[in-house]
Amino acid sequence: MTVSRALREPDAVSSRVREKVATAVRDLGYLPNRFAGGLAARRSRLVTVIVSGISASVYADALRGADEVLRPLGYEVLISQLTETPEQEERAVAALLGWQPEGVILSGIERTDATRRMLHAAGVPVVEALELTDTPIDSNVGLDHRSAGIAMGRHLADRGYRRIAFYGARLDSDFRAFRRLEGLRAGLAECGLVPVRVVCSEAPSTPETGARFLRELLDDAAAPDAVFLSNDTIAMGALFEAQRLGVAVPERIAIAGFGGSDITAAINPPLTTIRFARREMGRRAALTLLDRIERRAPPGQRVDVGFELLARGTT
Amino acid sequence: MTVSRALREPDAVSSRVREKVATAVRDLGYLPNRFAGGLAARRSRLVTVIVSGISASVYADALRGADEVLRPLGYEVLISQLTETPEQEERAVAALLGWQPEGVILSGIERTDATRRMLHAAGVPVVEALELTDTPIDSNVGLDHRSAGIAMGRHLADRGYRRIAFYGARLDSDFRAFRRLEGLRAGLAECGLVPVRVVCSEAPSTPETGARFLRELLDDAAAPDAVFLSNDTIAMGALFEAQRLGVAVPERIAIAGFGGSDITAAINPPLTTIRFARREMGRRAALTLLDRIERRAPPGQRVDVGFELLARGTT
DNA sequence: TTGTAAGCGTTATCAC
DNA sequence: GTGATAACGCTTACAA
Repeated sequence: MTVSRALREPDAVSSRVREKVATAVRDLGYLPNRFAGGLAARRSRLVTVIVSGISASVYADALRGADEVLRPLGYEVLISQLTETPEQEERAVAALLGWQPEGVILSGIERTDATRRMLHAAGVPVVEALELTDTPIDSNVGLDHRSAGIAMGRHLADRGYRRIAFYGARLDSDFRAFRRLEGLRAGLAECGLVPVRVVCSEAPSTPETGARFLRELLDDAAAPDAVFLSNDTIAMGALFEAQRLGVAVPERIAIAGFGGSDITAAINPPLTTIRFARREMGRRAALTLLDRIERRAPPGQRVDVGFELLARGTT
Repeated sequence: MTVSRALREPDAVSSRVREKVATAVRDLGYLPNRFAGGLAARRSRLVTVIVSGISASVYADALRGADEVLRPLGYEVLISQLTETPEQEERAVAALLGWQPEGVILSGIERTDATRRMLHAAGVPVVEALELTDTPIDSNVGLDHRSAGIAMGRHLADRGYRRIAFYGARLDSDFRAFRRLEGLRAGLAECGLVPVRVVCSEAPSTPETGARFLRELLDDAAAPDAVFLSNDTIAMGALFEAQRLGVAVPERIAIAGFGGSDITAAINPPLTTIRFARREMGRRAALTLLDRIERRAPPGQRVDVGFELLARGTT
């Protein structure tokens, strides 16, 4: 018991004991068993993150932000990736809940009722990140993808484009893209416009898919003069393909993406896109979760991290 | 006890009991406490991964590969990122070892003696991934970065470049880049060449850094005709800057990167780079670790995942 | 096939 | 400031 105290609250023991313990710990290479500690203390110091259907760079940045906040406070971040669908996520939640996490961060807002029930039953604070919703399980940090779509609709209309198309990849798992599409429709509607073509594909989010989209677009009977793609990867794929085909961007066809990765600013012309603070979103998600874990805040927290439309050379 | 059995080895109990348990589990929303289970069974079903100084896409892909292998076998993957230096890694290892992992995957081979000692003392199987070494702690999965550098040196020399430069970003934490530089020197030496300029910067790995490198290069008294950059991000930054400045690539200056991300194939001209199987590397690391955990293999396993030089338009 | 007993390595609690 | 004791929720080992 004295050792346990010396390790966790050194000030509560005499300096003699403190040093004796420190020496023994060093000599023995002692490392506390977190399973025993967690069991006895009834707290895990564990936060689980379940990442579904988002690109590597988004989740890596967001995770980094979350980790920065949580680790210094003694929390460990347990990650489950690879959940492309709400059903896969459900299994991941069931597995991770066994680790008695003190808090859970989930990506997106799309999940099964069973997942919701499990989370409620476990009584764990939950933060749903990446996208705002009116009906969060608990708390919510992200941006309003519909607003982002509206902003893009207005931008394209403002720049004088009239025959606007939407092309999306991986729309079987990127539910947020649908909301941006919805927003695009709303933004265009303000100017009396309607998308001339909407393509929702399940193709992978690769530059090749973007290239294919561009070729389809050029052949399209609707003859679009601008296209909003569901993310930067396919948007860049489309842009580079246009350049290969000698199609002038934005004169012949304007191209816009979503994500705001660094590389979009570096290419020629730089890509018009929508950026949001990924790392900051991770940080805010972690901070909000901590507020909930430590009962400093009631359920229902909502943090809008906003977004920024970067109007650049491709539109 | 019967419940425990019904859950872990359903075949060992009667179907009557099995169903009664299943019903109760459902009704109560029971989830086994992994802390209690781990403590009693003296096994954690946990594998920890410590990621140091690599880009988001590399580690995301590799992690995905590892997760694919481990999760179906009931292992959980606990990740610690954010260790840029061996000292940070040392702290991460100390913290994670408390979770009694059954295996540990580390990125790279650069670490402190204290880290090595802790790992040895813990008696955990260890896989060092990403880079091959002759002195692994336990087992090793990756590629030989020196060979990759040699391949690039030969390639550039073969294509007739004679005034070859190396520019590296983040070389305070990307130790593998040094080995590629070493390889480049060796590869060039075969043809009686020596790099005309070697720049090892601690600047961040961003396209802007690449752009700055290119401008420096053009002003360089050594007048390089080709440059091997330490990764694709800065290589693309350099390429795009060259295009903005109207500098012909590869005629005036050839550009090569390292990494082999998808986007390098999509740009114009496509970037010469070196690709390795990231996801496969993660899978192999996990499989090797499993072999060690389950004592199917002795320490000292070594898996070379190889690499591929993609000779493309920028050289 | 089911159940009993002991103990995993720590921490909460309370007495000294 | 220190230490004894009783959990924590499971699994191993063994008995019935």
